[in-house]
Amino acid sequence: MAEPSTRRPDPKTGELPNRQVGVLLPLPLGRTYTYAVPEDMDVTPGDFVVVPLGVRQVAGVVWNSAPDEVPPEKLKSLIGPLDVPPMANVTRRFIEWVASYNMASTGAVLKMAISVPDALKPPKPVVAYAKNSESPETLKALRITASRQRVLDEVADGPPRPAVELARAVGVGSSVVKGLAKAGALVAIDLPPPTSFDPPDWRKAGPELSAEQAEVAAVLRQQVAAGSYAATVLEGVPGSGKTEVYLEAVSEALKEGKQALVLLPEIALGAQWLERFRARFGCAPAQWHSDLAGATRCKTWRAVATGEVKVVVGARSALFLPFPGLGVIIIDEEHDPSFKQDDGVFYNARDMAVVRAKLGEIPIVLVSATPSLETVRNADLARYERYNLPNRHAGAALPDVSIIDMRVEKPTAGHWLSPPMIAGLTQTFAAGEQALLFLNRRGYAPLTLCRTCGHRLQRPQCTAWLVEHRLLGKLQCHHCGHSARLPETCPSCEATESFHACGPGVERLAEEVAELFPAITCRVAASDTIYSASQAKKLVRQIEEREIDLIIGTQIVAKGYHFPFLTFVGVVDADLGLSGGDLRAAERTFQLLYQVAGRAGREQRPGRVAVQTHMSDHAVIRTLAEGDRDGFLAAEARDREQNGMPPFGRLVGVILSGADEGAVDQAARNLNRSAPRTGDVQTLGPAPAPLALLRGRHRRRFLLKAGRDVNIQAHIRAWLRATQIPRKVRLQLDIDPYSFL
DNA sequence: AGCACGCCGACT
DNA sequence: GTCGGCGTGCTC
Repeated sequence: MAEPSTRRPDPKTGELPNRQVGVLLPLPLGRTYTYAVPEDMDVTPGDFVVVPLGVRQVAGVVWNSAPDEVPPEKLKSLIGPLDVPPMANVTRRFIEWVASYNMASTGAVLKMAISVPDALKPPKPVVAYAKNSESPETLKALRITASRQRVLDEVADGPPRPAVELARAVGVGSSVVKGLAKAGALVAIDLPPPTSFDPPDWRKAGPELSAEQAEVAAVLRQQVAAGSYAATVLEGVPGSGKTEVYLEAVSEALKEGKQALVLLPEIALGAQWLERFRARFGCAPAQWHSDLAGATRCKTWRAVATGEVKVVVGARSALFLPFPGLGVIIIDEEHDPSFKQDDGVFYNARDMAVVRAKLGEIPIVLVSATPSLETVRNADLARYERYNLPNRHAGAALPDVSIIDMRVEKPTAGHWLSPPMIAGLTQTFAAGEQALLFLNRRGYAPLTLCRTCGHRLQRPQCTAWLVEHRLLGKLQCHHCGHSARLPETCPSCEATESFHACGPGVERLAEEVAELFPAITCRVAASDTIYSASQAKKLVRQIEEREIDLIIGTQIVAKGYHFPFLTFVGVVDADLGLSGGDLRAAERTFQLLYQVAGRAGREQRPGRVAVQTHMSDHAVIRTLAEGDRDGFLAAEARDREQNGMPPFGRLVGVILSGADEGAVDQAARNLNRSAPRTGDVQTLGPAPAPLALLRGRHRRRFLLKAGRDVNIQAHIRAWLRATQIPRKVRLQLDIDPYSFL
């Protein structure tokens, strides 16, 4: 709709003024560009348009109708509108908020929101073929083969159908159909693109809920129906039925004709989750994640924009989909660090989702068995409501946790499983039950070195060690994704047969298990062996059907699975991650161990968990053994508060990187010199980043530390204004960082 | 992010 | 003499 005030004819000349609008482009520009609107065009903020930019044409979004002044010689006109539903006002305000909070350009955030440029083009119609009844004479000249006859018989009765479908129906190749069309015996008809998303059926009866579940479900339903902002923490031990409860909120949104968004940490591994959704609503939800194929991605984006898709389940990037009528957001596994994006635009999807809910005036539910300290703090401050489902469904009990002190129970040389751990496995297999060994280390060994000269397998572009993956026969850098064959000889001294693997990875553990239990079937589950949804599905099925006795897995097995015959979980190295300099190491380890322990004994059989550690008196290990989660959180909170760390204080990571080490150092020195000494923000650094060299780029870090009430963004803006950083040095800002590498 | 423009090394 | 490397700056 045009805004009448700007289109009123000039009273003297009677001419329409040349109306201008601000257009935001999906480029890291930071502000809108001003374009003239042609006389015969009508645009409103939110409309998708094509504009000229230099020599190219770019799709953008009309952002405002009172744009910045631009020198008349630079002003160009809009080319035209795009056939896409306009971007909702809430979405636009959300994009601006995310950009400003995370100190990214608005255009870069818009780019995340229109992540599928092809989706902006009108959808391709489906080409279907029907019998050409108008020209029987061409049929006479046509050579009728048996295949062709079958196709002609098939189209004689029935609606027009796509070539592939038609060909498959009669068992011929699609080229036969295309050939007939070319010869004029069939005509091509454009069908409107099919709606390929089933509507979830909210009328379908849900599962029977316990009194506790029903109580929380009613609260959530009421919140969705009320259609106002509310943030709720839904807490409960693994197996307490949190999913069933929040699906009631989704059901209510559907009933109200609104959309629902469920964010999960690892969508590719949500096979069981999708099954539960299907059981509840009769069809699969639309999915959104980074490795979605082109056409599906396109279709999904459009169907979300038109409102055809009602429920999206996805990874963090799904938060930026152009929902026209979002009614509720669920963040499942709210504590999971993968909600934090650590490249491109840095943001925390969990935190941004709360903002999205606030702007959209809708409820949000934060779900976890082990809520993050941030979320617990917000609940304590009464910003979030908090509900707890204390009991395991169907009476299953939380497993017994026994601590194995590795200083006492030593494995034999070159082995990693202690006698009590081996005994636990033996017992489990003897009872015909399944076991899980958890080790959060991919590959064969974390470090490989040359026995002759001591050279560590590394490459010049990265500081990190190369990890040997024997199953793939490769060496990998886990930080940059580099992968190469294992060399025959030592790259440094050229000795042969001299490599020595240090420490265990999941693959090496599998070797040890094969020695100990030659008769059992074992599978390694890590992100490089279970890399797709179908792989995960297959693994889940094999476990459910008891084709596998033992799973050796990294953190990918810790999440949300439910295996009825799994009764024993062995944590091979609970100390991993406790020793690093990461501020959330203890919290993360506790969450991971608690989650993985929750895999044991989810049905009638009681579960047992054995934890190998060298630090049996560490708070994390003690509270895990006692199942004292609240005690752990309280101790951790005290510690963070004393040190002014999140969630009590706030951190910002500043990363400088570039190929030219001297230039990076120089920029770091300049930046350090101009750092404001205000007292309420501490500037720590610059220091070489732990990954001082990544993909050939040298890296230096600052860490800013401030109180919760400091406007850190304003502080940083002032700081950066005072310093010139050369172009070849990149500066990245990581607000509320999770990674310190 | 692209893309053009511009200024220095190895080639037909 | 030119082809092309990528450093620098601009795009309404």
